[in-house]
Amino acid sequence: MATLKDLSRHLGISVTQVSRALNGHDDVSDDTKKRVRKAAKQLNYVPNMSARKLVSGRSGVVALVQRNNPDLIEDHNFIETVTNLSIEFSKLGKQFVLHIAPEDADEIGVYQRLIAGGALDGFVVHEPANDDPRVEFLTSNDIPFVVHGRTMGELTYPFFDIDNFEVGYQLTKHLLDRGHRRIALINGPEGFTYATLRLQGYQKALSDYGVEFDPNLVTSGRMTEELGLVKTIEFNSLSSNFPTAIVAGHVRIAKGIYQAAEALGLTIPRDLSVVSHDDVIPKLRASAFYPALTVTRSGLRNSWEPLARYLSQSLDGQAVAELQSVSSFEFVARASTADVS
Amino acid sequence: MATLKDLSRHLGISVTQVSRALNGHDDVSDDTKKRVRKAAKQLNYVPNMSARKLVSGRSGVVALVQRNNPDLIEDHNFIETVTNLSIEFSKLGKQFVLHIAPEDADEIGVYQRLIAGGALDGFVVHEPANDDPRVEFLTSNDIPFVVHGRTMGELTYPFFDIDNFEVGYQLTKHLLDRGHRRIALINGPEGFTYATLRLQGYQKALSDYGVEFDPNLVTSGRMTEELGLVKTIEFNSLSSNFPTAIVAGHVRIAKGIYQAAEALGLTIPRDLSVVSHDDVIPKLRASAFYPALTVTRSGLRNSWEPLARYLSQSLDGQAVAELQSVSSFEFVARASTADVS
DNA sequence: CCATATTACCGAAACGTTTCGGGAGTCCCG
DNA sequence: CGGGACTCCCGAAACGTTTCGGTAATATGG
Repeated sequence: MATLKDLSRHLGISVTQVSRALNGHDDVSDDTKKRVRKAAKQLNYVPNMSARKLVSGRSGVVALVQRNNPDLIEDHNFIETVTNLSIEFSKLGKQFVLHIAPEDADEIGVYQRLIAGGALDGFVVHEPANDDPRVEFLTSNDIPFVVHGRTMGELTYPFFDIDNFEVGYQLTKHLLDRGHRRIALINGPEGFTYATLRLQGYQKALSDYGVEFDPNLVTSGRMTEELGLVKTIEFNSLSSNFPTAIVAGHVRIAKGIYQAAEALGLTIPRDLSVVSHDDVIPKLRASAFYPALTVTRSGLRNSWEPLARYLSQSLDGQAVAELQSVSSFEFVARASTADVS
Repeated sequence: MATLKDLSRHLGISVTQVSRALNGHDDVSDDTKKRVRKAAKQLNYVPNMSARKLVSGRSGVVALVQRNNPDLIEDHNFIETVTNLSIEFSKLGKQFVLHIAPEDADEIGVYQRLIAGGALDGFVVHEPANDDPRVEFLTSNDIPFVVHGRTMGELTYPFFDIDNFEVGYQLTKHLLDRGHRRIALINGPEGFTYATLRLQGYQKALSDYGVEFDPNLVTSGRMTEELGLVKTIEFNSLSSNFPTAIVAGHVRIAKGIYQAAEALGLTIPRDLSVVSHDDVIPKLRASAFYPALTVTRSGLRNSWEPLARYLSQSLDGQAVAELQSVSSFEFVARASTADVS
């Protein structure tokens, strides 16, 4: 394994200049730079990360810490996040380590131990809660991190999120515009920011149209087909109150709603209108529903690149203000909604 | 962040002794060891990995490299491997990095670059092909690695596998013992060692019973429900030849076979016997099939711990011979097989 | 009491990189 | 021709750890 010293000897140039040449400093002549680069390639030189990080205090490694749970392996969101972040960080020349903490672990302690050894530069936090202890801890200890989503508190850290309040608002408004007044919401798990914001958007739309909020029409849970199926059937069992429309937090939930409608002998959209948010998952296309599903669309796949970049830039000292975005979405009206009869 | 020097100053002891005390060398008095450990805890000392690795040449990081492909995110096997290896390596105090290489990448080049920087100590290779170029490359470059499964060639490296030849043999023999003679095999993808070995076991059993091998009864592909469904229906379309029994390479394939039987109006086991290998996947229990599925059972979940340990021990210089195992399995006869009528 | 082990310790070097402070040579301008 | 600016280069120190070689003090045995 070639080192700087080898290059130095080979070229008859000081180690200093070799280092500076490779790092593109401007007190090295272009000619020398070229020679050094050529020799580096020729001798198959690759910088030693440990040495570099020892002096710089950086390791070039970032991590995502996830507490283990029995459903983790089935959790599509998690898998998607991990594989794509791995890809993006590879592109940025960073190592991405996935650290699965035991189910009963003190999660904060895990962060602490990982950062202390200097083995890690920063973290990706995903699925933040409204008031997330990890964000709290990382912030107050000045540990670099980026959040996929955001918390409800002050936003003093880099993050990438979509406008979930507006998602909730637009989906509900669309139904209100078509005359619906008994509109249910099957939301993501309580306590997570995205779900909270969508609920708030939903409520705001109702209140803007003078419709009273009915807590019986709102429910939440892990965003699976089963949830949509079960909750729709439960709505039906309080029969006097069955909604004329349902807002789903995820296409998978909508899928379950369709199944329930089938089982209950209801026709979409004649008997029940359905709208949903759509993360654009390859194997679950809203346009392929029958009838095609009306959605707010915002590809999850567009978030990985900025997410990785934000963390990287944050490590390079870029100001937080430039590393925050609330991305917008498209509204796509399809065949799953009708005017209320 | 406390360093050895800080501890040294604080205790009035040389840096050398502090280092040796913490690493449990035996030329440090027990008393000193105790004092040092206490102080270390008190000052919240965590060794700096980069410094340690700079001198030792080791980074404490291992990786799994996977070429990206469109189905990757849906690939249960892969997900299961990644999450569990992450857990096991965490337990061993190693960082596990998942490196997803672009679909068109030169995979060998990726290994080369990762190892060269000294950022990585070793690799986990999974789903090896019969004659795997990665294994070839890593072996000939003396790069430490462990294989989940094995190759068909000489086994000069650490690996953990199950006896797939015997799996194929036992499943087929069970059917032969019950009088079946037209036995089909729906196998994993060609070219992968586990599939090759199972095929060989299947063929050996046939030949031991004097049954001629019929290539039309053997097929293979990605181990999904669809594969089982499609292939069973295809067998049916060459109707004169429809098998009386099928050996499936995976419970998921068996699931598809059950669906096909349903669609074709066949009753298991009266019209068709089915056996399968079972990796013991939580969400897909062979015992919960109707009728319950006869299997060779060998929990995939038992392989992660040895796999991680083997790599770790290999890095510590342990002899390869002690780091290889071909684990056995259980044969569980259930209700999906009957004597041929 | 001398020689030899044994125990407990220490200074210095080494790992490969970046960076700080400085210095020699050349060019331009007054 | 003197002096400032610019260009290109270099030696040495530093990052935090492990390890090599050595040393002093104490114990052991004849």
